[in-house]
Order: sequence, then structure tokens, then C-alpha cells
Amino acid sequence: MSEDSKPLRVVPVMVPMPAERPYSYSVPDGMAVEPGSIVRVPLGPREVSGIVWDTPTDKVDPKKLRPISHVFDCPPIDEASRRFVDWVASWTLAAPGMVARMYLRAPAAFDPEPPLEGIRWAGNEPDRMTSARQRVLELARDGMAWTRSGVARAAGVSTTVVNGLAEQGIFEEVKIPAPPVVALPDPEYATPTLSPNQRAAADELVQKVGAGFSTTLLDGVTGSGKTEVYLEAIAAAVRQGKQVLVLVPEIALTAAFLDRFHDRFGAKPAEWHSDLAPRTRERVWRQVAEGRVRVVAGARSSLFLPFQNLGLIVVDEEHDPAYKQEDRVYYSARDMAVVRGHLGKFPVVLASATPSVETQVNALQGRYSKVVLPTRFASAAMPDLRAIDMRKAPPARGGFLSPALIEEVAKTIERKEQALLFLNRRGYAPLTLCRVCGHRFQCEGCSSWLVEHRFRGKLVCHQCGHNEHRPEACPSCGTLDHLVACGPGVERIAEEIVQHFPDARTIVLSSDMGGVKRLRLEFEAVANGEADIVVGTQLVAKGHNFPNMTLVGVVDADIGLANGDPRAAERTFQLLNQVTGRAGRTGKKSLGLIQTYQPHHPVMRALVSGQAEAFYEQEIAAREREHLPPFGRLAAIVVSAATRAEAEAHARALRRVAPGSPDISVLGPAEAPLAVVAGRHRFRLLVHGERKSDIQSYLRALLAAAPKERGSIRVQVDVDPQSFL
DNA sequence: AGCACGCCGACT
DNA sequence: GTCGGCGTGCTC
Repeated sequence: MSEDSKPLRVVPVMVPMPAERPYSYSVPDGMAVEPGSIVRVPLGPREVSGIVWDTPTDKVDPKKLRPISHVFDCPPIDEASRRFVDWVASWTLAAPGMVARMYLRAPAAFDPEPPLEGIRWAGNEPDRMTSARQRVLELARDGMAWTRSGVARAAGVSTTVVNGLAEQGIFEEVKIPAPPVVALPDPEYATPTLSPNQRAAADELVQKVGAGFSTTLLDGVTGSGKTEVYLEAIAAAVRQGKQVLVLVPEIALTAAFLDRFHDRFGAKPAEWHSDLAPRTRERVWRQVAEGRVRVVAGARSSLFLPFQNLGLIVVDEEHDPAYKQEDRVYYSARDMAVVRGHLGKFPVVLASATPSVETQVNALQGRYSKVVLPTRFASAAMPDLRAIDMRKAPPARGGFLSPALIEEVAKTIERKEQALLFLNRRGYAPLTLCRVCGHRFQCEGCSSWLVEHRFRGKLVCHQCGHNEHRPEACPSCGTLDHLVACGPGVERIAEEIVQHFPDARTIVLSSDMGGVKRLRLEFEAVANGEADIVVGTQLVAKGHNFPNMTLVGVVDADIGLANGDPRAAERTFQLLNQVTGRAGRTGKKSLGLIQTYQPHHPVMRALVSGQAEAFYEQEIAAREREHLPPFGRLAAIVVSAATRAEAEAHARALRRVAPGSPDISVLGPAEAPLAVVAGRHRFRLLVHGERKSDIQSYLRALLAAAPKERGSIRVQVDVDPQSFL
């Protein structure tokens, strides 16, 4: 039989690199691949993992074709996920290969988990019986398979006892299937008691499960019981045999959610986030792919897990800025969750007490359904909120806390209740300067001040992570002991608190205090009453209930309002609403005090009066007036380079080649507000279009006409930017 | 993204 | 005279 009579089978494979289309590979005889198969392919001088695709590619020179080297024994990436990759790539202008790469983040999981080596009682008895042997055999005699260490631990003996028995042929070797990372959730485990409002809301969500694509905003104040409501939707999906994804903005803080889920389903959901141990990470990935994991609670990257049968996504705290990824592929996990639901023909629930303006408008205009939970559940009362006008009630010299706030802290701890002071700034002081020569400590690589972290004795750049020892003498004039810290961070507030309340137990909670585990322990300790006063960054605003916390003080409510971000007011409202909502979650009388120099600012008024509607109306009207999202479209183009001149020249070049358009305009370039980050100088262009403009096509045309990115120049496109730094 | 190839400075 | 810096180009 002649070689060339066989038709050569060629398939497209999406490889994890910035290629615009899949590459073509030949399939060796006898190899079975299908769209979605995960394969190993040669790529240049190395081998990489890729996904067999199903969209046509350009004709490739047959001489270039190379064969697939290996097909993994792994369930294929499903059709909906493949279309999702295509869609995300096309929306964000990222290379499809780079989006596909996000599905391939657990290479060790492409092969099946090896079964555990186990033993089973073979029916024999040992020559001599000891009490330790007796205990092992008591367990093993029922004929169940055990691991050696498992039966040893259960019997309270050392594994040498088990091995000794094994040597005598008491056991037969068996393979035990790899155990599940989490138990199966049981939707009938605990039927919840819901208020009439919650019941109605839950019913509405449950109806949508299994009924095709829909997006629903679940809008309810902090403490109204949103979680219980969407857990019912999850139960419905699980009953239908579907997989469920719960997106959470900050997985480290979801211990409380995991517990509530366990109370409802008798098992925890699988977690997915960057801080997982590698082994766990692989097992979760694999078991999601096999459909063994039913429910995942995860950070935004869990959108790219290999679900086989996804039937519901819940986006908790949908307004949270942490859903926006701003490296490599720039995407909004909230928006992409809706896309994923559309492609997978299943419902998406967006939950928030303070929905984003975009989501509000989508609900108002009927694109999303809206389910409202108006009141706090059961006994939980809303905290009494008051603004402290810092112009009238200034703090003592050198301090940052007004007497009114300090007095309330005193009363709170006297009642044996807990107080929370919130300041969204890590470290001790955001700026250090020399009182003699005025020298300011700045990062060498960034246009930002170094933040003093007194606890660690370091000056740290919050932009690039650079840190140095805090010197005794000014590096500019050499004067000793004349460096002065300017402004407060949480550490400094804690210092002030300790001065006022030396006998109280004060704790600082900040994201720079270690990994997920450490933080969870700290939160647990606070919930158990092991602290009287908590000083925390925005970490404390997100999703943890402290039942005994009856006072929340916002140290500087104006922090987020100063910058030129169009979402500044909205963000501040959301954050402060969330943090003040930490108070009084179990019905005790509670108080929220907001220190501000702008007590008449619309944000403060909306917070104090509880009139969120009026505030949102204003925000929505302003967005509409200025044709800002969702009434218009935005994309940022950030040009960075090793020198300011290169970055500026290239940014200007992009501006020059920008096509004319009746409905799209280009603003800039302007130097980015953070002009230098990690040694790279940055210029920004802002592309602004009308609501219906095809901004992606416009951007593609612009980039196609752009001069080549030479030298250190990099161009990054951010469609629907959330940050304007 | 990763990797090799290729052309200019300080060293065993 | 070589080792190695990272600029440029390519990967089915």
C-alpha cells in the first residue's frame, strides 16, 4: 500500500500563545481526536498543550504540518466553552490562543488521577493476634477497601501494624478510585426557612433554572438574605444534574459563604483561586472536567474551568471591581459570565446590595430581570448611619480620629461589643518625607510614593511591590531622625487606637498580612470575639459577618472621591455601603460613623439617608448625558515603553492612524495618571463610541494601521476599562 | 508566551 | 580570544 494514498487528517489546534487563529496539525493514524480534545503538540523547539478546535483555519503549507504527539485521556472542552473562548477573544481583542490558555492552567490534571493503592481483607487470619492487629481487623473484616494509612489511623495504630498484616497475606491489593475533592451537595439536606420576600425571590430564580438563558439582578440590602435565596437556585440546578459556578470577588473572604453552603447542602463547594495548593488545584480541575464536582465557588478565573454541564452562574457582589482582570487578557468576569450563560443557554444571577450602574441600567431597560429583597432578614436591623463633619469636629493634633468616633468606640467596647474602623489604605503612612530638606521617598521604577509599613520596617511601592529598608537618615541631606510620616494607613490608625484604648484587644486586617489561610484564621478569631477593635482595609468590607460588631467607623470616606475616575462616586458609595453594612448583622442596635470633609457630597447624603435610588438616578443621568457606559462605549489603549519619548511617539502615531468614524472618537494621547509603573512610561488613548458602535472593529482597524511595535514598546487594549490610572 | 538566533561589552 | 546581555523573529 502506497503511503500517499492515505488521506492526511488535519485538525486545528488552539495553542497557548498569542496566535490569532488555531494552528493546523496532522493526526497520526490510529489516534482519535475530537473538537475539545486536549493534546500535546510540537511548537517550534518545544512541546505545548493545546485544544483541538473546530473552526476553519488558513490553509497551511503541508511541509510545515507536524503531527499531534499525544492525546490526553481527558474529557474534551465542551462546545459552549470553545465558543466562549472565541467570544472572549473577539470582545477583548486578546489572541484566542491566550484565552484558550486560561483553560489549560492545570497541566498535571490532563491525565487521570491515579487510583490510590488500597488493601482489602482477603479472609485470612494472622498467625498471632495482638490487640493492635485486632483493632485493624475489626475495621477491615467488613470487606471494604482501605488505604494502609487510612485504616491505621482509624484503628489508632501505626502503619507498621498494617504492613505486618499485609506481609502475612491477610489483605489483597486493590485500587481505590481517587477520592472526590468535595462531597456531593445534597439539595434536600436542609430545607431553609425563608421569609415571604425571600421565598418569592427564590421561586422566581428557581423558575429560570433549566429554562434557557436569562440574566437576573438579585438586588437586596446587606443582610437581606440574598445568599439563602440564590442557594435555592443552586439547589434547583443541582437537582437537574447541572454544574454550578458561584463567582466571588475575593475567595479568601468566603469562609462564611462556604459554611452557609455546607449548612444548606451538607457539603462544601469546591474552591478555585490562585492560592490553592498545586495538588488540590489539579484535582479540582480534573473533577470539574469529569463532572464529579457539582458546585464551584471561585475567583474570576473559574469562568475558565472545563465544566461539562454548566447550568447556572451566580455572580456574588457583582459590582465589585475585583471582577475586572487587568493583565494579559483584560476581561470583566461579571460581563463574561453573562456571555457564558448565553452560550451555554442557562441563567445567570447577578447579586448585589449596590449593583453597578451598568447592571442597574440593564435591569431598567429590561435586558435583565430584577428581583428585589427590600428588608433585612429576621432580626437584623440596619445600622444608624451618621456623617462626622471633620471640619467641625477635627481630630486631635497628630491624630486622625475625631473625638466623636473615639467616644463611640469607647462605648462599644464598654458594652463588650466590637468596633470596626475602616480605612482603605494599607501600611502605616502613604508618604514619608524629610523635615529638613523636603525629600520625598518615591519608587525608583514608578511614579508613586513609597508607603511605610512600620510593622515590617519597610518602605513599599504598592504599584510594583519594590521595597526597601526604612533608613534612619534622609538619603538626600543625610540628616538623622527627621523623617516624618504623612497621612494615615491602617497601621497608624491602629497605633492611635492603642493609645486611646491600651487595654482593648486591637487587630489589623489587611491583605498584605499573608495568604488565604492566615486571613481566614484572623477572621475566624474576630468572629469568635477574640478582638475588641478591628482596623481594616477594604478586605473587611467583603462578605464576612461579625455578629457582635455594632460600630463601624469610616476613617476617611473621601479617599476614593479625589481621583478623576468617572466611577469614583459609584465605587465609594458601594464600598462604604458594604462596610457600614458589617454592623449589626444580628439585630443589636448598631451605628455607622462616616468621617468626611464633604458631608454634603451626594455619596455621603445617599449613605446617611439610605436613599440609594436618588443617588443611582443621578449617576445614571450623568452617564447618559456624557454617553458613558452603558450609554456609550469605551476602550483604553495604553502604550508603554522604556522611555517617555518612545511611549509618547508611538501613542501619537496610533492617534494619527486612527480611522475617521461618525460615531467613534479618539481622545488623547495623554500621559497616564500613573505615568511610570515598574520602569515603564505609559501614555493612554481613550476610544469613545456611541452605544451601538462596533468598537472592536474600529480598534482592529486602528491597530492594523499602526506602525510596528519596535523595541520596548508595548500596546495594551482594554475594552470596557474600569480603571483610569 | 517561550525560545533560538544574532550581534556587541567584560572576563575566566 | 570567549561568555552573555537582550533585541528580533518565528512557531502549524
